Amino acid sequence: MTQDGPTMSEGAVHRGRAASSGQPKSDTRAAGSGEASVVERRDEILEIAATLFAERGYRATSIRDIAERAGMKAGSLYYHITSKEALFVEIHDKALDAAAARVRAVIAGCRSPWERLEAACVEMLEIQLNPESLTLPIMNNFRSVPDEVKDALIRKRDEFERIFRDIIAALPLPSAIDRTIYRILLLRLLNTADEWYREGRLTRPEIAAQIVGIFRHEAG
Amino acid sequence: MTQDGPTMSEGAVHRGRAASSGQPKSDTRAAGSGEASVVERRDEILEIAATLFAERGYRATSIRDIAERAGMKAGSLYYHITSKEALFVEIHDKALDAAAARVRAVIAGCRSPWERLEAACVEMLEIQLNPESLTLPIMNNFRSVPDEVKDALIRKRDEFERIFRDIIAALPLPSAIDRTIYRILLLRLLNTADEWYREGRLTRPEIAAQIVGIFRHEAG
DNA sequence: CCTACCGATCGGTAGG
DNA sequence: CCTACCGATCGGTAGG
Repeated sequence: MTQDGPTMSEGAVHRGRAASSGQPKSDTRAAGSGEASVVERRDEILEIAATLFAERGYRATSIRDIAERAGMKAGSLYYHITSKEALFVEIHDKALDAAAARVRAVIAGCRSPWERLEAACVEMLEIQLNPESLTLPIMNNFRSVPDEVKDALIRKRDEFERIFRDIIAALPLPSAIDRTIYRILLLRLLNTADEWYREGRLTRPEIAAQIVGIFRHEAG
Repeated sequence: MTQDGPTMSEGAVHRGRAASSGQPKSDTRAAGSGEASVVERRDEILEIAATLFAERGYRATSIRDIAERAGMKAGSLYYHITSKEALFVEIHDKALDAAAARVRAVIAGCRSPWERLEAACVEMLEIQLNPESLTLPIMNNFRSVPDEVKDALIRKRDEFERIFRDIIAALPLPSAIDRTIYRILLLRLLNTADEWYREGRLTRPEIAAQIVGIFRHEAG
């Protein structure tokens, strides 16, 4: 009953042009003309797919689901993508890049290590819980992802998590606390926020503050 | 590469007879005879299915996978079960009952609230990470479970989590900490331990101690 | 417990 | 971008 029915909310997110991996053919439509370019169409598809993957997971999202929301037939989708797996990897990688940029941006304005941690937590919750920003809610769910793809995803995720490794390295934690599992536990909570978060009682910043409150320990 | 290949470890777990929901027909085989009874066969199937569900999730586990490991054809499985959904619900409920019993047992021997919390954490990690005890590693993954079933699972899980509500209610926490999200965060970590735990560096009790170390805050 | 089969759905392709 | 189709796989049933 919760997260199944089609959601008609597709915000304008990670439309960061500069396509890297190259599915779409040549495209040099004059900007300003009424027609949508091929790469714009492709970006729309990426967003739609991202939404569905986030809602239902990799396996439970069919190529036909994606095609339908994009207003085309399943076969036509293959003009824009090479495979379901490649589509997922591309979405995942772009989402992590966008998330990394956002987190780096907010911690840049902080002075103390604990401030940085809290700002990073707030931003992560925002990313994970805001349906407008399909930046990722994926990040996990690797169980339903085919093994061939999994390694690439994990490598990318480890790269992202380096941001948190650095934040945590600067914290004046008691020596009894192991920073590695500290990081693993914190990231697990942030990355799966969409699974445990209940709307209503507390705001995102309040929850971030609770998390930091729990994880905050000063060295004796 | 990680959790796909068939695992040949099927321990003797939650063989708690006293079958409740009733698939298997009448069965009154003399104990001690060499023949396996119908209910024993059914328990084997439950274990096999539990292992597969835990490894791959609900959707990624096919009825044919389960049948194959049980040494029979897919159709034959339906002599023992009514549906894949019902099978999952039954496994889930039995697993939670077994887990609840184990956690209640270990905390019964503790005197202080923090001792109780740590004992409960150790036991939960043991339950989640020990492949011999397919007591559950499910508990989550509800995303891939059909909506019709989800409600029943959630109700059962909430019942289980009451144990932790009680433990946490007794902790002398600072008033700034919200016990509800404290419980949600802690349970999220324990329940998904199989997803973030890396074998090798730290033992389960050491990790439980780290978790309690992080979550331990005494009221001023 | 098996064989044989059902309708549905999957990711993907050919050929326009 | 579409039609039409592929082989594979799914949960489940009939009829023994």
